[in-house]
Amino acid sequence: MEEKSKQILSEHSVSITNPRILVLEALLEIKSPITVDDLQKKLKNKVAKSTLYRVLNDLKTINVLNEFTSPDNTVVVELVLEGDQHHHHLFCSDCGEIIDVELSMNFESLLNKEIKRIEKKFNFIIEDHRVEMFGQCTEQCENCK
Amino acid sequence: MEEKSKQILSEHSVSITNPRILVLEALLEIKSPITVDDLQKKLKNKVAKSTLYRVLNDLKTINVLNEFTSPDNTVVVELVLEGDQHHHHLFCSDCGEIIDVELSMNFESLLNKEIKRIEKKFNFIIEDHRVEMFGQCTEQCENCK
DNA sequence: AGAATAAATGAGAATTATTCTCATTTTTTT
DNA sequence: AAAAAAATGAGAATAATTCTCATTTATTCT
Repeated sequence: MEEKSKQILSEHSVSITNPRILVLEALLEIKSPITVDDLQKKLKNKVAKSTLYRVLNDLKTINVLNEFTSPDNTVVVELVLEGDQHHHHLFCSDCGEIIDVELSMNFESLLNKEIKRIEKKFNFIIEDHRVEMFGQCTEQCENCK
Repeated sequence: MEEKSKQILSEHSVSITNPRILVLEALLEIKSPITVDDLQKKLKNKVAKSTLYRVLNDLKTINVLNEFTSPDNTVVVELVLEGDQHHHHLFCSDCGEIIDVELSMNFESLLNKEIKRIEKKFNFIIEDHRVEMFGQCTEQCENCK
């Protein structure tokens, strides 16, 4: 895990420092979306708050961090590495859980067609897209029981 | 416009007050997504900041306000009335413009199928979804020229 | 319609999330 | 190993949003 973290940093010519390794290790371990607040808790004071934000910005800059917001506008981050499967998100409004979901190739290809149409219609270059789904998990959910 | 605003409020049993009418009128006039900050500017001190936030929360409660965030995590609001066409959003990272886009029925119906699949897979009840597209508008854009 | 009651507003204080500053520490370069 | 460059920690500064409370406005009840 530490090795993987160092590798990510050096691959992107970012200097290898302890806070960066700790943040990456935490994100690698979780491997699912997490709020900044929860990430901070997980790091248990091992990284200063200001440094955590700085490191997250560094990771955004080198394009290994996906950042978005939950339905209540809380910022959520997620490590996305080269080769990771393209996916979307499912949000539970009861427990706040955020689940990675993969949609079918069929769906993605139709979406890409729609995107090409929208690009023409609005004279846009579209680089990225997101599909978000909102609802409630039922009794089976880990957090809600 | 004032009439329409009053109608929206009374239809949802919300008392009719001047700040609420002013905010609704502004949103009706714009009829596209706007940041809270821009909305505030548009209202030019006619509504106190605290009241603006309260009114926006009221409108969320009665389900006529859609709230989401732009790629830089700025909160954006948009009036969504009964009968309005279901739509999605296209964000320009150059000028910040947010455009309403409608996707094809074909696409929406495939998405609904995917959603049903995801509901089963994760034991979820999914109530809503969003498709967001990110890119840059080209020279034709109003704001970017 | 007018008085009484309840709700909403404005102004600014409080809170929260994020960025900034700068002296010190760590990493990289030579 | 020394010098230079970059990153860190702690807390101050900033920005967005909510909260408090005295005053104003809207609604309800004769």
